[in-house]
Amino acid sequence: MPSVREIAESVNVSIGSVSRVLNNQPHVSPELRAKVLKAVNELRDDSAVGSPGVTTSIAFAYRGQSFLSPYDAALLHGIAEGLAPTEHDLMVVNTARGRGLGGSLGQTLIRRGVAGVVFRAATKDHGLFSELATERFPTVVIAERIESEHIGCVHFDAELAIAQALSHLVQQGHRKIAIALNAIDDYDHAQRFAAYQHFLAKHDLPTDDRWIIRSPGWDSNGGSALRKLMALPDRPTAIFMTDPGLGSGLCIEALRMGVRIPQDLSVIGFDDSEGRYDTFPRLSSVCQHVGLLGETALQHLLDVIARRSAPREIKLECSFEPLDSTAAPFSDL
Amino acid sequence: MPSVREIAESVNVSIGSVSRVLNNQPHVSPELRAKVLKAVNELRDDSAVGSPGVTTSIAFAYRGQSFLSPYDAALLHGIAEGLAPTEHDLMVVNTARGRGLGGSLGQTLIRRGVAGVVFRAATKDHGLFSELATERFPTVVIAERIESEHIGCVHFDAELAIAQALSHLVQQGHRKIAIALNAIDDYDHAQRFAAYQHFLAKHDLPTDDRWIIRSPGWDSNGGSALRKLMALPDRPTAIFMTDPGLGSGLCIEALRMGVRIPQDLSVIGFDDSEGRYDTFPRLSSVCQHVGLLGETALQHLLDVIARRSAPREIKLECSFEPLDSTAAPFSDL
DNA sequence: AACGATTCTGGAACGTGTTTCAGCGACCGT
DNA sequence: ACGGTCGCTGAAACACGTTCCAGAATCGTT
Repeated sequence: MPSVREIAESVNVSIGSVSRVLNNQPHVSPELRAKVLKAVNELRDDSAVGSPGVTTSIAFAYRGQSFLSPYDAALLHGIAEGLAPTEHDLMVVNTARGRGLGGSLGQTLIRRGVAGVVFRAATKDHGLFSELATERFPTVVIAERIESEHIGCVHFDAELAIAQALSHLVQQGHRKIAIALNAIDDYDHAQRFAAYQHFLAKHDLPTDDRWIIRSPGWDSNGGSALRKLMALPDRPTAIFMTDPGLGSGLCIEALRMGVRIPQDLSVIGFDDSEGRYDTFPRLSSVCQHVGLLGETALQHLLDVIARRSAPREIKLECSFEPLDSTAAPFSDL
Repeated sequence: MPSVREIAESVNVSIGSVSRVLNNQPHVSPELRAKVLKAVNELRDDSAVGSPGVTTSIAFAYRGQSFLSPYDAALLHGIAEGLAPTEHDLMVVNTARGRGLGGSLGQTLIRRGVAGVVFRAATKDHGLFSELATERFPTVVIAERIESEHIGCVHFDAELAIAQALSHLVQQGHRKIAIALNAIDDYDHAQRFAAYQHFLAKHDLPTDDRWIIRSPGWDSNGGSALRKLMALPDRPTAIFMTDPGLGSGLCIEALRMGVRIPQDLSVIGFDDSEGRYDTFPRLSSVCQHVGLLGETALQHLLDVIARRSAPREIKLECSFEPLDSTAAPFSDL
């Protein structure tokens, strides 16, 4: 972090003015403020941030509620694991909270000795992202695609694995395949739905709007999806659950209703962690290694901080693991 | 945090010496070091730590791997929730990592602007606890009983809820009740086993060493417990699973083996979160609200920091929630 | 046009923690 | 007993960021 005097000298202002800018105090003209902030970013480029022996922090930023889902837990775990061999601390920041005294997120973080931030994208935080981008604050966003060349992002590419999973169904004889979607409208879920639609179109499989089941809000109970599905007159023989919670909820409801999986219905689940082994039957699942996602994001952030790499987009592949919840459709026997 | 000059004046040493002590530099005699550290703690008592408007951090300390279990996720969530309305940041510290330059944990934390620490007790960290106690560093330990009067602790008292759960079984006609234990030997698990033994002794119920099933290591699979149980010649009619993972594992294995719950076996589970609703059947469970545990610990820590309260022991009650996994034993019909 | 109020800015002073350096004293071998 | 070495300590110097204050510039009003 450059000193106030360095900054003051480089733009020919007084140290007092620099201090005022950095503390978001009033009585500073916008021009001077911009000039100083620009110099801060340029000088940070020249100073040796992330040099060994210096303990700075890495921030994990999220918005609103988090940590409760296995997804977030695994994410944080991956980040903490990656951080263990380094000299960095981990600071957890909730962006929904007010950041005292105003000021941009980047400036606030710099003030607290944070060298970079891993951002868990939830709802639309793009205002914050562009702010961080203009400030050149080292940022890596998780589970979202970011266009900016100054912000890194790491996300899963599930298209291939989903195609494998659906091919698996088709090879067993399925043609009518439903999909259950969580109501969250983030990048990941949109991608999963697009991959499903793309596969169906490519293989000339029948589609039906009633086969697209959106679960309300945060209700992770896939039971309602199953009930809706079984009530259909010409019902599909397989369903793809695009969220871990939906899959386990469906399995429970199937046991209650007496629907046998996979004899009466083939199911493909989605798994963040090891949940696919804790259902009955074990769900054939599209799996993503969330811990690896966290570690990869952190590693990229450390590279960006140390200037070993420019911020870029990193895709992680998902995998399809067939287990016990898929079989040939009953009607074909 | 008192200034170097304040400390220097209070013990009649030079500011340079104080600075050296606080930075764990060499060339300081043990006597002087002790004298200065003592003064630091005394003066911290007089200064207004935790005053409004000042953003300091609260640390969450853990050892080794964490965050993966729902328990730890809920804990962290509770702490983050409690922290949201305050001006504090959350710093996550892994105590298994070396703390650069040596120095005690308390000193290291003070250096980073941490006002207090919530400690997730895992294996025996009592050396660290006593260190923090002698330094009078605001500390609250979770899920462990600490004798020190300078360290707060918050833990569950499951005895009453376990007695209710076992009474529930006895009222339904059960007398032969087994127990499955996780191999972890921490305070909580020891308490659960003690409560089980105490209840059996008090109600003149039969005991058998073969009914005490300890699962190996970190294997959360309760399936092996079920297999061991069903292989017994004169097997119990009910089992108490003292860990969430064991309970869900048992349900899965029961479905595989064709053991009907509760017709063939009554099961009482243990739940940290909402997992009891995600099994088939839903497990009648002894429940502890881990999020509340985290929030309570944080609140107590904030009180200790602000000197509204002395560090003390806080017990949280568990509750028993009967669901679908308990019924009268088959043999009695 | 003159005046006052307001906003902005630079310089100096201040408080902070760190570092340097010289002096003191103890210890040790000769 | 002496001289040397080494560890320890305090005073001063230093680097840093913040705050105060006075002067300059701007604007609106009279």
